[in-house]
Amino acid sequence: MSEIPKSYEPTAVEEKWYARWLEDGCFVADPTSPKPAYSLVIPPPNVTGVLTLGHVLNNTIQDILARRARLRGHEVLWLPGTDHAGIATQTVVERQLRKDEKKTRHDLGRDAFLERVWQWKEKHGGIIINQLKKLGCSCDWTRERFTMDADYARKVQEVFVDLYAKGLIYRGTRMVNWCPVSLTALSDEEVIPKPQKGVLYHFKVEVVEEPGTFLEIATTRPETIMGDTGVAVNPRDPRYQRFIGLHVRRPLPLDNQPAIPIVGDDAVDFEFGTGVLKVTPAHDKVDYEIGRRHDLAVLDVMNPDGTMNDLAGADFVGLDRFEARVKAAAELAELGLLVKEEAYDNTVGFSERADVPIEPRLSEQWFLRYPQTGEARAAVRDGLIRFFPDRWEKVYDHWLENIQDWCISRQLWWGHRIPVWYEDSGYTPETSSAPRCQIDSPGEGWTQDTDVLDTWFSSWLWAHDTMDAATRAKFYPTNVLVTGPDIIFFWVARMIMAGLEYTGEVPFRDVFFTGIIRDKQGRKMSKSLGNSPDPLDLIAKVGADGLRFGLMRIAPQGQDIKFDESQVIEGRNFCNKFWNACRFRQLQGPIDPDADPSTHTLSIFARDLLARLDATITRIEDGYAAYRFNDVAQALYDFVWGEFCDRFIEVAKADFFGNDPARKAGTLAAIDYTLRRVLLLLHPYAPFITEELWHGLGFGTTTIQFSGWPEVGDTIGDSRVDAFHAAVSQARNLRATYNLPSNKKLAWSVRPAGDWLANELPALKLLLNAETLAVVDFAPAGAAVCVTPIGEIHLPLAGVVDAATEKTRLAGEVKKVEAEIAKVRAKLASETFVSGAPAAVVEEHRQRERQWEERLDALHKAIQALG
RNA sequence: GGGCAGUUAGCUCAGCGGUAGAGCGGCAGUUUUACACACUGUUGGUCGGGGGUUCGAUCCCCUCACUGCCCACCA
Repeated sequence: MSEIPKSYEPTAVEEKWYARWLEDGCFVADPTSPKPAYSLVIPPPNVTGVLTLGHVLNNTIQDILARRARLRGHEVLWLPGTDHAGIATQTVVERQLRKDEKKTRHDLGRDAFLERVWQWKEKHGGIIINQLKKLGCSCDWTRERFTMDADYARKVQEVFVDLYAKGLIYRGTRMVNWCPVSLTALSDEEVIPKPQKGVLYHFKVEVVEEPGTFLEIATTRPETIMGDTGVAVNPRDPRYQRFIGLHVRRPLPLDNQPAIPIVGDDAVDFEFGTGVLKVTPAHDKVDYEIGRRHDLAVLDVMNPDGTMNDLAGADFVGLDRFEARVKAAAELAELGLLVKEEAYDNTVGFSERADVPIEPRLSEQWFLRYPQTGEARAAVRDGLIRFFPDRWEKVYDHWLENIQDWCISRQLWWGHRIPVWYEDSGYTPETSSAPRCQIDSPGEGWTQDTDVLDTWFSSWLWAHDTMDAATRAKFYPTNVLVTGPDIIFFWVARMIMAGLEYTGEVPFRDVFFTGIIRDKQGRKMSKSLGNSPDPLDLIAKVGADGLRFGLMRIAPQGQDIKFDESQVIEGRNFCNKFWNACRFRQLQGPIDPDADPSTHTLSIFARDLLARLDATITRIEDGYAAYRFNDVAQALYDFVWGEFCDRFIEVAKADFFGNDPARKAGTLAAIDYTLRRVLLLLHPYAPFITEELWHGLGFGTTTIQFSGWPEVGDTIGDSRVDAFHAAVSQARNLRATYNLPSNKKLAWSVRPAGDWLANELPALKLLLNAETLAVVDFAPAGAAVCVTPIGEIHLPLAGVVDAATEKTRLAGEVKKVEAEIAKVRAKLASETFVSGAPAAVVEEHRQRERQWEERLDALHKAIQALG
């Protein structure tokens, strides 16, 4: 490549290489490959979704794992796809329909509406996929799947039929979570409890058998009084025991005030409210259970959309449930039965999608009794599947231990239709055949169940039913699943059960749970708050690599991430820094891609660099082993910026500006060797810039992606390098102390503490930005002095500082050193420390004491020398 | 009501038994021939409070206080 530009310009580079990678089929997984397999499946994003920072985090991690595996010689399958997302997608299309054509889905009819959804999917389904490509994701796009693909849909139906045949799927009338906006049942997991500022209404009811005697009831939902078919007290409650078996007069609706029974039930908490509970079996889960235990009637006073029906009485019919609440309280007040209203904070379940309070509702739904729950628990408990961080194991186990049957039917149109058929004549045990559970129609006169399946009922097959037989043979079970902890129940747990049931194996070995990305104030990213930056804007600003690297560096394992744009700017800066380091190397002449530093005589700096590279590789390996991606990023950052650029290159310049060919050759070899490895190590985090530099610097003519993974070498470092840099730092500090600008050329001198320094004088001179650097036996008159581990360094300041001032400054240093010595000596003087602490620790303190003493001695000598 | 996290420099976070760290920000200086998306120097902390274990605790134990998540049928 010709000379590379002064700063890294990501846009063109990213487009060029992504197109090349696709063209060359780099991401395509070959089931016949002899290489060891490494596989993962993407958590399929909603087909209508757009990329969020959460996706960026999640998919960057997956890409890092996939790319690292390729470098390490694995045959990698990263299987992508999208989810049909039943409610979410249907809602979006319905909203559009209402806006554009003022129509509901019922105006179109089922088939025409589904046609519209498919059109919508074709139009918008590709968006998020393209965004993932912009991010650099190395998915095997030839295998892209959709949860409504014909063959996948077939699998979903087969599973339903199978579970039905096994008696695990059943239909029943149950209390379910009903969303009055989406008009469908929801699973327990789709209900989000939210704290609410409500009102606790106290009202009284008259005991029928004892006119004039009233029981007081506390409720948050007076609008359901019309559906009350009983009143319950705790049978052990002495206040109310005697009323059990009697009746009370239900006050509402006004035109229908029947006597309803008082029952005794242990579910009543006599600490709460008045200890008397109104029982509304049709509108509350607990009440429904109490009703069943005592044979109470079920009186549903609401329509599916949350308005009151005619059973609620003339005053209420048609009213929304919240309007009805106010009105019910008002009528109770008029009746003189309302005792008080008090402010009350409680928790109300909200529909995840529609964000309205769910309504417990009795309806006929399909349920699944989960298969393999015990095995699924065991798989994690016994370490067959490992969770990172492992604390999620407890959460997972607790859920499985208390698992409830899953309501899998949804009253939607967009989704997998339930493969159950009813005879059109209508089912009666006498005249009809039973409903049939099968995929294809039994024939004329049979109609399919109108409900569809919960979206997650298809997602839970994702890990295996996205693969054909050959693929599965090579790549299943997958190595790792990367996902957010928010779907541990929705998806992770269910996939484990499905995997065990249908493949006899766990679907993945490791599960890595990412953190949740929040804004600077710690709030969740959301559309309504407008606090969610568009990842594509960020990519335009800092490049895909900058975004990836910046995000990964601040994404600690299992902690939520407070996102701020400055963090990805740091990512960009890092890429640019690395870019320029490579640029600097290029300016020194051609690269040797196979450079072998061991064939050269290396400077102490070059040797130390290689040792630190080894340490960095170890640090990176440890990071990967523990899925600590931020540690890996930090190791790369520290090495590239701190070790390579700040410490090494600056010193190496002395070799390039000097005229020792052997030394220069050794330094170049060390750089080439190091850069090659850094490019490889960095590639999973920053795929584009590394590919560009790989080719640009001449490390290879084929893609970097399959070019191997660095081994840890065995170079021994050199502690003199640390001493050298510490001395430089001290000397620069001296310059600052006397307010001398860093570009001012001065005649420095040094009294070396060791002979080795003679070889490194050019480097020292360069780093001090010295005009000249003389080796002397005594500090020149009128010089400022600093005492360093490599010797005494003098800064000539004749006319700026006199001996007396300098003596005062050094005396200050002496004081500091004496304080340090005092601290260490105090420690060593402690009998308990010397006898109690490990010998190595004590020895460390002794050594520290000696070092400080040497420093003190040198300082005293320097002061003496000043006269 | 249970459970799980977190509380360290102005901000975002590392560290998790032996002299408190990074980045950003702030301050001062530098356009020194890779990089001002940079370099140099520097300023910031009784590591949430209180107990305990230990020769020694930011790190282990107990307890309290906030903050955030998850689970749970308190009307």
